[in-house]
Amino acid sequence: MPVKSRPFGRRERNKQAKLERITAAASELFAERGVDDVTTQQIADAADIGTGTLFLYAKTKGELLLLVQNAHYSAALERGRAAAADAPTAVDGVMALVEQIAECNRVQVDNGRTYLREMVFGDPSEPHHAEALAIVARTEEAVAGVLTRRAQVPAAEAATLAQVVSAIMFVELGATLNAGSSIPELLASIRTQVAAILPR
Amino acid sequence: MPVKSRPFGRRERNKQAKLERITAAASELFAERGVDDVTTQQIADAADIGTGTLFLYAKTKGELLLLVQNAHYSAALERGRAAAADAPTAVDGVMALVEQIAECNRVQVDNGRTYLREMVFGDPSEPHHAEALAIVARTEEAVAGVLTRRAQVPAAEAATLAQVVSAIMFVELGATLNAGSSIPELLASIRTQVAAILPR
DNA sequence: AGCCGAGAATGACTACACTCAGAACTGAGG
DNA sequence: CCTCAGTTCTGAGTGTAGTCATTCTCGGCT
Repeated sequence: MPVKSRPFGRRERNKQAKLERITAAASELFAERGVDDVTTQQIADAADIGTGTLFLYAKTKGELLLLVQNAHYSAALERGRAAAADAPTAVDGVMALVEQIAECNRVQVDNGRTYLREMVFGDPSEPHHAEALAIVARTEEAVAGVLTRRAQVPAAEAATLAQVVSAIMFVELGATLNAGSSIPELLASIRTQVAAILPR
Repeated sequence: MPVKSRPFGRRERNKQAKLERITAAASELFAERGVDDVTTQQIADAADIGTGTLFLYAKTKGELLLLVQNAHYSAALERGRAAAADAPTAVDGVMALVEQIAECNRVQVDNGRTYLREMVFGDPSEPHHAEALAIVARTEEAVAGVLTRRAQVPAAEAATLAQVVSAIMFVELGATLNAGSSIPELLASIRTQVAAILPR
Protein backbone atom coordinates (compact mmCIF):
# COMPACT_ATOMS: atom_id res chain seq x y z
CA MET A 1 0.00 0.00 0.00
CA PRO A 2 1.30 3.38 -0.98
CA VAL A 3 0.09 4.96 2.22
CA LYS A 4 1.77 2.43 4.41
CA SER A 5 5.07 2.79 2.61
CA ARG A 6 5.40 6.37 3.87
CA PRO A 7 4.22 6.29 7.43
CA PHE A 8 6.07 9.44 8.53
CA GLY A 9 4.83 12.33 6.47
CA ARG A 10 4.54 15.79 7.91
CA ARG A 11 0.92 15.04 8.72
CA GLU A 12 1.74 12.06 10.89
CA ARG A 13 4.57 13.89 12.63
CA ASN A 14 2.31 16.83 13.36
CA LYS A 15 -0.30 14.59 14.92
CA GLN A 16 2.30 12.91 17.08
CA ALA A 17 3.72 16.24 18.22
CA LYS A 18 0.26 17.46 19.13
CA LEU A 19 -0.52 14.35 21.11
CA GLU A 20 2.71 14.86 23.01
CA ARG A 21 1.95 18.50 23.74
CA ILE A 22 -1.50 17.53 24.95
CA THR A 23 -0.16 14.78 27.16
CA ALA A 24 2.48 17.05 28.63
CA ALA A 25 0.05 19.91 29.25
CA ALA A 26 -2.64 17.71 30.78
CA SER A 27 -0.11 15.81 32.84
CA GLU A 28 1.32 18.96 34.35
CA LEU A 29 -1.97 20.70 34.99
CA PHE A 30 -3.71 17.65 36.44
CA ALA A 31 -0.80 16.95 38.76
CA GLU A 32 -0.59 20.54 39.86
CA ARG A 33 -4.23 21.34 40.47
CA GLY A 34 -6.27 18.12 40.20
CA VAL A 35 -8.70 17.13 37.44
CA ASP A 36 -11.64 19.04 38.77
CA ASP A 37 -9.80 22.34 39.00
CA VAL A 38 -8.53 22.32 35.44
CA THR A 39 -10.74 23.15 32.47
CA THR A 40 -10.37 21.54 29.08
CA GLN A 41 -9.90 25.06 27.76
CA GLN A 42 -6.81 25.58 29.92
CA ILE A 43 -5.35 22.30 28.71
CA ALA A 44 -6.01 23.26 25.10
CA ASP A 45 -4.37 26.64 25.66
CA ALA A 46 -1.36 25.11 27.39
CA ALA A 47 -0.97 22.63 24.55
CA ASP A 48 -1.46 25.47 22.07
CA ILE A 49 -4.32 23.88 20.18
CA GLY A 50 -7.95 24.75 19.55
CA THR A 51 -10.71 23.71 21.91
CA GLY A 52 -12.18 21.22 19.53
CA THR A 53 -8.86 19.67 18.66
CA LEU A 54 -8.43 18.37 22.19
CA PHE A 55 -11.45 16.16 21.73
CA LEU A 56 -10.02 14.57 18.62
CA TYR A 57 -7.29 13.10 20.80
CA ALA A 58 -9.39 12.17 23.82
CA LYS A 59 -13.13 12.00 23.47
CA THR A 60 -13.82 13.15 27.02
CA LYS A 61 -11.99 14.81 29.86
CA GLY A 62 -12.03 11.47 31.63
CA GLU A 63 -10.29 9.82 28.69
CA LEU A 64 -7.67 12.50 28.92
CA LEU A 65 -6.98 11.52 32.52
CA LEU A 66 -6.64 7.88 31.51
CA LEU A 67 -4.22 8.88 28.75
CA VAL A 68 -2.08 10.74 31.24
CA GLN A 69 -2.12 8.19 34.05
CA ASN A 70 -1.96 4.83 32.30
CA ALA A 71 1.82 4.93 32.10
CA HIS A 72 2.10 5.49 35.85
CA TYR A 73 -0.09 2.50 36.62
CA SER A 74 1.78 0.33 34.19
CA ALA A 75 5.04 1.19 35.95
CA ALA A 76 3.48 0.63 39.37
CA LEU A 77 2.34 -2.79 38.24
CA GLU A 78 5.89 -3.71 37.21
CA ARG A 79 7.27 -2.59 40.59
CA GLY A 80 4.52 -4.58 42.30
CA ARG A 81 5.31 -7.69 40.28
CA ALA A 82 8.95 -7.48 41.35
CA ALA A 83 8.05 -6.92 45.00
CA ALA A 84 5.59 -9.81 44.93
CA ALA A 85 8.27 -12.21 43.76
CA ASP A 86 10.04 -12.31 47.10
CA ALA A 87 7.05 -12.23 49.40
CA PRO A 88 6.85 -15.00 52.00
CA THR A 89 3.12 -15.76 51.79
CA ALA A 90 0.28 -15.50 49.30
CA VAL A 91 -1.32 -12.63 51.21
CA ASP A 92 1.98 -10.76 51.33
CA GLY A 93 2.49 -11.34 47.63
CA VAL A 94 -0.92 -9.99 46.73
CA MET A 95 -0.42 -7.05 49.08
CA ALA A 96 2.94 -6.24 47.53
CA LEU A 97 1.11 -5.73 44.25
CA VAL A 98 -1.75 -3.86 45.86
CA GLU A 99 0.61 -1.54 47.68
CA GLN A 100 2.25 -0.26 44.52
CA ILE A 101 -1.06 0.32 42.78
CA ALA A 102 -2.50 2.04 45.84
CA GLU A 103 0.47 4.34 46.18
CA CYS A 104 0.30 5.23 42.53
CA ASN A 105 -3.41 5.85 42.88
CA ARG A 106 -3.01 8.11 45.88
CA VAL A 107 -0.35 10.45 44.56
CA GLN A 108 -3.26 12.83 44.11
CA VAL A 109 -6.44 11.55 45.73
CA ASP A 110 -9.00 13.19 43.44
CA ASN A 111 -7.19 12.18 40.29
CA GLY A 112 -6.86 8.63 41.56
CA ARG A 113 -10.52 8.35 42.41
CA THR A 114 -11.58 9.88 39.12
CA TYR A 115 -9.32 7.45 37.28
CA LEU A 116 -11.09 4.53 38.93
CA ARG A 117 -14.51 5.99 38.29
CA GLU A 118 -13.66 6.41 34.65
CA MET A 119 -12.37 2.81 34.47
CA VAL A 120 -15.60 1.32 35.78
CA PHE A 121 -18.15 3.71 34.33
CA GLY A 122 -16.42 5.10 31.26
CA ASP A 123 -16.66 3.93 27.68
CA PRO A 124 -14.46 0.85 27.21
CA SER A 125 -14.37 1.28 23.46
CA GLU A 126 -12.24 4.40 23.71
CA PRO A 127 -8.56 3.64 23.14
CA HIS A 128 -7.09 5.00 26.38
CA HIS A 129 -9.80 3.26 28.32
CA ALA A 130 -9.02 0.02 26.59
CA GLU A 131 -5.39 0.41 27.59
CA ALA A 132 -6.41 0.98 31.20
CA LEU A 133 -8.48 -2.19 31.11
CA ALA A 134 -5.48 -4.05 29.74
CA ILE A 135 -3.46 -2.92 32.75
CA VAL A 136 -6.18 -4.21 35.05
CA ALA A 137 -6.13 -7.52 33.19
CA ARG A 138 -2.35 -7.75 33.64
CA THR A 139 -2.74 -6.90 37.32
CA GLU A 140 -5.26 -9.68 37.75
CA GLU A 141 -2.95 -12.08 35.97
CA ALA A 142 -0.18 -11.12 38.37
CA VAL A 143 -2.43 -11.67 41.37
CA ALA A 144 -3.58 -15.00 39.98
CA GLY A 145 0.06 -15.93 39.46
CA VAL A 146 0.88 -15.29 43.09
CA LEU A 147 -2.09 -17.36 44.18
CA THR A 148 -1.20 -20.39 42.11
CA ARG A 149 2.46 -20.21 43.09
CA ARG A 150 2.17 -19.45 46.80
CA ALA A 151 -1.19 -20.92 47.71
CA GLN A 152 -1.51 -23.80 45.22
CA VAL A 153 -4.85 -22.46 44.04
CA PRO A 154 -6.03 -24.01 40.75
CA ALA A 155 -5.79 -21.63 37.78
CA ALA A 156 -9.53 -21.13 37.28
CA GLU A 157 -10.14 -20.32 40.91
CA ALA A 158 -7.09 -18.07 41.02
CA ALA A 159 -8.48 -16.02 38.15
CA THR A 160 -11.81 -15.63 39.95
CA LEU A 161 -10.14 -14.60 43.19
CA ALA A 162 -7.97 -12.11 41.33
CA GLN A 163 -11.13 -10.57 39.94
CA VAL A 164 -12.46 -10.25 43.48
CA VAL A 165 -9.21 -8.61 44.61
CA SER A 166 -9.68 -6.07 41.81
CA ALA A 167 -13.20 -5.32 42.97
CA ILE A 168 -11.99 -4.83 46.54
CA MET A 169 -9.34 -2.38 45.37
CA PHE A 170 -11.69 -0.45 43.16
CA VAL A 171 -14.25 0.10 45.87
CA GLU A 172 -11.78 0.72 48.66
CA LEU A 173 -9.70 3.24 46.72
CA GLY A 174 -12.61 4.81 44.88
CA ALA A 175 -15.17 5.31 47.63
CA THR A 176 -15.70 8.88 48.76
CA LEU A 177 -15.92 7.54 52.30
CA ASN A 178 -12.24 6.64 52.11
CA ALA A 179 -11.15 9.82 50.39
CA GLY A 180 -9.58 11.03 53.60
CA SER A 181 -7.93 7.75 54.61
CA SER A 182 -4.16 7.35 54.65
CA ILE A 183 -2.46 4.74 52.50
CA PRO A 184 -1.62 2.50 55.50
CA GLU A 185 -5.24 2.61 56.59
CA LEU A 186 -6.41 1.63 53.13
CA LEU A 187 -3.86 -1.14 52.88
CA ALA A 188 -4.87 -2.50 56.26
CA SER A 189 -8.50 -2.61 55.23
CA ILE A 190 -7.68 -4.27 51.92
CA ARG A 191 -5.39 -6.79 53.63
CA THR A 192 -8.17 -7.83 55.99
CA GLN A 193 -10.44 -8.48 53.05
CA VAL A 194 -7.81 -10.26 51.00
CA ALA A 195 -6.88 -12.47 53.93
CA ALA A 196 -10.51 -13.39 54.42
CA ILE A 197 -11.07 -14.57 50.86
CA LEU A 198 -7.96 -16.72 50.44
CA PRO A 199 -8.48 -20.42 51.14
CA ARG A 200 -7.05 -21.58 54.44
CA MET B 1 -56.52 28.74 59.03
CA PRO B 2 -58.10 25.68 60.52
CA VAL B 3 -55.07 24.36 62.26
CA LYS B 4 -52.94 25.73 64.98
CA SER B 5 -53.17 22.42 66.79
CA ARG B 6 -51.41 20.44 64.03
CA PRO B 7 -47.76 19.83 64.69
CA PHE B 8 -46.82 21.55 61.43
CA GLY B 9 -47.66 24.97 60.09
CA ARG B 10 -48.43 25.81 56.53
CA ARG B 11 -44.73 26.29 55.87
CA GLU B 12 -43.86 22.74 56.84
CA ARG B 13 -46.78 21.28 54.94
CA ASN B 14 -45.78 23.23 51.87
CA LYS B 15 -42.27 21.88 52.03
CA GLN B 16 -43.55 18.36 52.38
CA ALA B 17 -45.92 18.76 49.47
CA LYS B 18 -43.10 20.08 47.31
CA LEU B 19 -40.83 17.21 48.20
CA GLU B 20 -43.60 14.83 47.23
CA ARG B 21 -44.20 16.57 43.93
CA ILE B 22 -40.47 16.47 43.21
CA THR B 23 -40.21 12.80 44.07
CA ALA B 24 -43.20 11.94 41.94
CA ALA B 25 -42.01 13.98 38.97
CA ALA B 26 -38.44 12.68 39.10
CA SER B 27 -39.60 9.13 39.65
CA GLU B 28 -41.84 9.17 36.63
CA LEU B 29 -39.44 10.94 34.30
CA PHE B 30 -36.42 8.87 35.29
CA ALA B 31 -38.35 5.64 34.88
CA GLU B 32 -39.73 6.69 31.54
CA ARG B 33 -36.66 8.08 29.86
CA GLY B 34 -33.59 7.32 32.01
CA VAL B 35 -31.53 9.78 34.10
CA ASP B 36 -29.39 10.98 31.25
CA ASP B 37 -32.30 11.88 29.01
CA VAL B 38 -34.10 14.01 31.57
CA THR B 39 -32.98 17.53 32.46
CA THR B 40 -33.33 19.03 35.90
CA GLN B 41 -35.34 21.75 34.23
CA GLN B 42 -37.92 19.24 33.03
CA ILE B 43 -38.20 17.79 36.51
CA ALA B 44 -38.64 21.24 37.99
CA ASP B 45 -41.33 22.04 35.45
CA ALA B 46 -43.13 18.75 36.03
CA ALA B 47 -43.02 19.36 39.78
CA ASP B 48 -44.16 22.93 39.18
CA ILE B 49 -41.30 24.58 41.04
CA GLY B 50 -38.45 26.92 40.12
CA THR B 51 -35.12 25.67 38.85
CA GLY B 52 -33.25 26.64 41.96
CA THR B 53 -35.84 25.16 44.29
CA LEU B 54 -35.08 21.68 43.05
CA PHE B 55 -31.57 21.98 44.42
CA LEU B 56 -32.82 22.86 47.86
CA TYR B 57 -34.28 19.39 48.05
CA ALA B 58 -31.46 17.45 46.39
CA LYS B 59 -28.10 19.08 46.00
CA THR B 60 -27.25 17.35 42.74
CA LYS B 61 -29.05 15.42 40.04
CA GLY B 62 -27.38 12.29 41.41
CA GLU B 63 -28.84 12.90 44.83
CA LEU B 64 -32.22 13.17 43.18
CA LEU B 65 -31.79 9.71 41.74
CA LEU B 66 -30.88 8.35 45.15
CA LEU B 67 -33.95 10.01 46.63
CA VAL B 68 -36.16 8.34 44.06
CA GLN B 69 -34.60 4.89 44.14
CA ASN B 70 -33.76 4.29 47.78
CA ALA B 71 -37.25 3.04 48.56
CA HIS B 72 -37.03 0.44 45.79
CA TYR B 73 -33.74 -0.92 47.09
CA SER B 74 -35.03 -1.01 50.63
CA ALA B 75 -37.98 -3.10 49.46
CA ALA B 76 -35.73 -5.34 47.39
CA LEU B 77 -33.58 -5.94 50.45
CA GLU B 78 -36.61 -7.06 52.45
CA ARG B 79 -37.67 -9.46 49.71
CA GLY B 80 -34.11 -10.76 49.58
CA ARG B 81 -33.99 -11.26 53.31
CA ALA B 82 -37.15 -13.35 53.16
CA ALA B 83 -35.88 -15.42 50.25
CA ALA B 84 -32.54 -15.98 51.99
CA ALA B 85 -34.26 -17.46 55.03
CA ASP B 86 -35.18 -20.68 53.30
CA ALA B 87 -32.09 -21.19 51.19
CA PRO B 88 -30.35 -24.55 51.54
CA THR B 89 -26.72 -23.37 51.53
CA ALA B 90 -24.71 -20.28 52.41
CA VAL B 91 -24.05 -19.51 48.76
CA ASP B 92 -27.72 -19.86 47.90
CA GLY B 93 -28.64 -17.63 50.81
CA VAL B 94 -26.26 -14.90 49.73
CA MET B 95 -27.41 -15.24 46.13
CA ALA B 96 -31.06 -14.96 47.16
CA LEU B 97 -30.21 -11.52 48.54
CA VAL B 98 -28.06 -10.60 45.57
CA GLU B 99 -30.75 -11.61 43.13
CA GLN B 100 -33.32 -9.21 44.52
CA ILE B 101 -30.87 -6.31 44.59
CA ALA B 102 -29.67 -7.08 41.07
CA GLU B 103 -33.18 -7.25 39.70
CA CYS B 104 -34.06 -3.96 41.32
CA ASN B 105 -30.88 -2.45 39.94
CA ARG B 106 -31.56 -3.63 36.41
CA VAL B 107 -35.12 -2.41 36.04
CA GLN B 108 -33.51 0.38 34.00
CA VAL B 109 -29.85 -0.31 33.32
CA ASP B 110 -28.59 3.27 33.09
CA ASN B 111 -30.42 4.37 36.22
CA GLY B 112 -29.10 1.37 38.10
CA ARG B 113 -25.53 2.00 37.06
CA THR B 114 -25.79 5.70 37.85
CA TYR B 115 -27.21 4.86 41.25
CA LEU B 116 -24.19 2.72 42.03
CA ARG B 117 -21.79 5.33 40.73
CA GLU B 118 -23.39 7.93 42.92
CA MET B 119 -23.19 5.61 45.93
CA VAL B 120 -19.46 5.08 45.59
CA PHE B 121 -18.34 8.43 44.26
CA GLY B 122 -21.02 10.81 45.55
CA ASP B 123 -21.00 12.94 48.65
CA PRO B 124 -21.89 10.75 51.65
CA SER B 125 -22.81 13.76 53.77
CA GLU B 126 -25.91 14.43 51.69
CA PRO B 127 -29.05 13.02 53.30
CA HIS B 128 -30.30 10.78 50.48
CA HIS B 129 -26.81 9.43 50.02
CA ALA B 130 -26.59 8.66 53.71
CA GLU B 131 -29.83 6.72 53.45
CA ALA B 132 -28.47 4.74 50.52
CA LEU B 133 -25.38 3.88 52.54
CA ALA B 134 -27.61 2.74 55.36
CA ILE B 135 -29.33 0.34 52.97
CA VAL B 136 -25.94 -1.04 51.95
CA ALA B 137 -25.05 -1.47 55.61
CA ARG B 138 -28.26 -3.39 56.20
CA THR B 139 -27.57 -5.51 53.13
CA GLU B 140 -24.15 -6.37 54.44
CA GLU B 141 -25.63 -7.25 57.82
CA ALA B 142 -28.06 -9.58 56.08
CA VAL B 143 -25.24 -11.24 54.13
CA ALA B 144 -23.17 -11.57 57.29
CA GLY B 145 -26.19 -13.09 59.01
CA VAL B 146 -26.51 -15.76 56.34
CA LEU B 147 -22.81 -16.57 56.64
CA THR B 148 -22.85 -17.01 60.39
CA ARG B 149 -26.04 -19.04 60.31
CA ARG B 150 -25.39 -21.27 57.33
CA ALA B 151 -21.61 -21.47 57.18
CA GLN B 152 -20.63 -21.07 60.84
CA VAL B 153 -18.37 -18.16 59.99
CA PRO B 154 -17.33 -16.09 63.04
CA ALA B 155 -19.02 -12.67 63.21
CA ALA B 156 -15.93 -10.57 62.46
CA GLU B 157 -15.02 -12.60 59.40
CA ALA B 158 -18.62 -12.67 58.24
CA ALA B 159 -18.69 -8.86 58.30
CA THR B 160 -15.51 -8.70 56.24
CA LEU B 161 -16.81 -11.20 53.71
CA ALA B 162 -20.08 -9.30 53.45
CA GLN B 163 -18.08 -6.20 52.60
CA VAL B 164 -16.36 -8.16 49.85
CA VAL B 165 -19.70 -9.36 48.51
CA SER B 166 -20.78 -5.71 48.32
CA ALA B 167 -17.68 -4.81 46.36
CA ILE B 168 -18.30 -7.66 43.93
CA MET B 169 -21.86 -6.50 43.35
CA PHE B 170 -20.90 -2.88 42.90
CA VAL B 171 -18.31 -3.62 40.28
CA GLU B 172 -20.25 -6.31 38.48
CA LEU B 173 -23.47 -4.31 38.25
CA GLY B 174 -21.80 -0.95 37.72
CA ALA B 175 -19.17 -1.72 35.11
CA THR B 176 -19.86 -0.42 31.62
CA LEU B 177 -18.48 -3.69 30.31
CA ASN B 178 -21.49 -5.48 31.79
CA ALA B 179 -24.04 -2.89 30.72
CA GLY B 180 -25.31 -5.24 28.07
CA SER B 181 -25.35 -8.40 30.17
CA SER B 182 -28.57 -10.09 31.15
CA ILE B 183 -29.51 -10.59 34.77
CA PRO B 184 -28.84 -14.36 34.68
CA GLU B 185 -25.40 -13.71 33.22
CA LEU B 186 -24.61 -11.21 35.95
CA LEU B 187 -25.90 -13.52 38.65
CA ALA B 188 -23.81 -16.39 37.31
CA SER B 189 -20.69 -14.28 37.39
CA ILE B 190 -21.41 -13.04 40.88
CA ARG B 191 -22.17 -16.56 42.08
CA THR B 192 -18.83 -17.81 40.83
CA GLN B 193 -17.08 -15.09 42.77
CA VAL B 194 -19.14 -15.56 45.92
CA ALA B 195 -18.59 -19.31 45.84
CA ALA B 196 -14.84 -18.76 45.55
CA ILE B 197 -14.55 -16.54 48.61
CA LEU B 198 -16.60 -18.60 51.03
CA PRO B 199 -14.58 -20.92 53.25
CA ARG B 200 -14.79 -24.58 52.30
C1' DA C 1 -54.39 44.13 62.81
C1' DG C 2 -49.65 45.31 61.28
C1' DC C 3 -44.70 44.73 61.45
C1' DC C 4 -40.47 42.14 61.35
C1' DG C 5 -36.93 38.58 61.05
C1' DA C 6 -35.98 33.92 59.34
C1' DG C 7 -36.32 30.88 56.07
C1' DA C 8 -37.94 29.33 51.43
C1' DA C 9 -38.52 30.11 46.55
C1' DT C 10 -37.15 31.89 42.29
C1' DG C 11 -35.20 32.34 37.58
C1' DA C 12 -31.69 34.91 35.27
C1' DC C 13 -27.09 33.82 35.19
C1' DT C 14 -22.54 31.31 35.12
C1' DA C 15 -19.21 27.80 34.09
C1' DC C 16 -17.83 24.28 31.53
C1' DA C 17 -17.71 19.90 28.72
C1' DC C 18 -18.44 18.93 24.35
C1' DT C 19 -20.12 19.79 19.07
C1' DC C 20 -20.06 21.06 14.32
C1' DA C 21 -19.88 23.72 10.03
C1' DG C 22 -16.51 25.58 7.78
C1' DA C 23 -11.42 26.88 7.18
C1' DA C 24 -6.81 25.29 6.57
C1' DC C 25 -3.54 21.98 5.50
C1' DT C 26 -1.47 17.86 3.28
C1' DG C 27 0.14 15.06 -0.23
C1' DA C 28 -0.98 12.41 -4.53
C1' DG C 29 -1.72 12.82 -9.38
C1' DG C 30 -1.64 15.57 -13.50
C1' DC D 1 3.72 24.03 -10.67
C1' DC D 2 -1.55 23.54 -9.81
C1' DT D 3 -5.62 21.13 -8.42
C1' DC D 4 -8.36 18.52 -5.64
C1' DA D 5 -10.00 14.99 -2.39
C1' DG D 6 -9.24 13.75 1.95
C1' DT D 7 -7.96 14.76 6.49
C1' DT D 8 -7.18 17.68 10.46
C1' DC D 9 -7.98 21.89 12.89
C1' DT D 10 -10.70 25.43 14.82
C1' DG D 11 -13.41 28.45 17.97
C1' DA D 12 -17.99 30.26 18.18
C1' DG D 13 -21.92 27.91 19.63
C1' DT D 14 -24.97 24.67 22.50
C1' DG D 15 -27.02 22.26 26.29
C1' DT D 16 -27.28 21.65 30.96
C1' DA D 17 -26.03 21.26 35.98
C1' DG D 18 -25.73 24.13 39.48
C1' DT D 19 -25.46 29.23 41.88
C1' DC D 20 -26.93 33.47 43.99
C1' DA D 21 -28.90 38.02 44.68
C1' DT D 22 -33.42 39.16 45.12
C1' DT D 23 -38.24 38.50 46.22
C1' DC D 24 -41.75 36.31 48.65
C1' DT D 25 -44.02 33.89 52.58
C1' DC D 26 -44.85 32.46 57.06
C1' DG D 27 -45.78 32.97 61.69
C1' DG D 28 -44.40 35.09 66.16
C1' DC D 29 -44.90 39.39 68.53
C1' DT D 30 -46.78 43.86 70.06
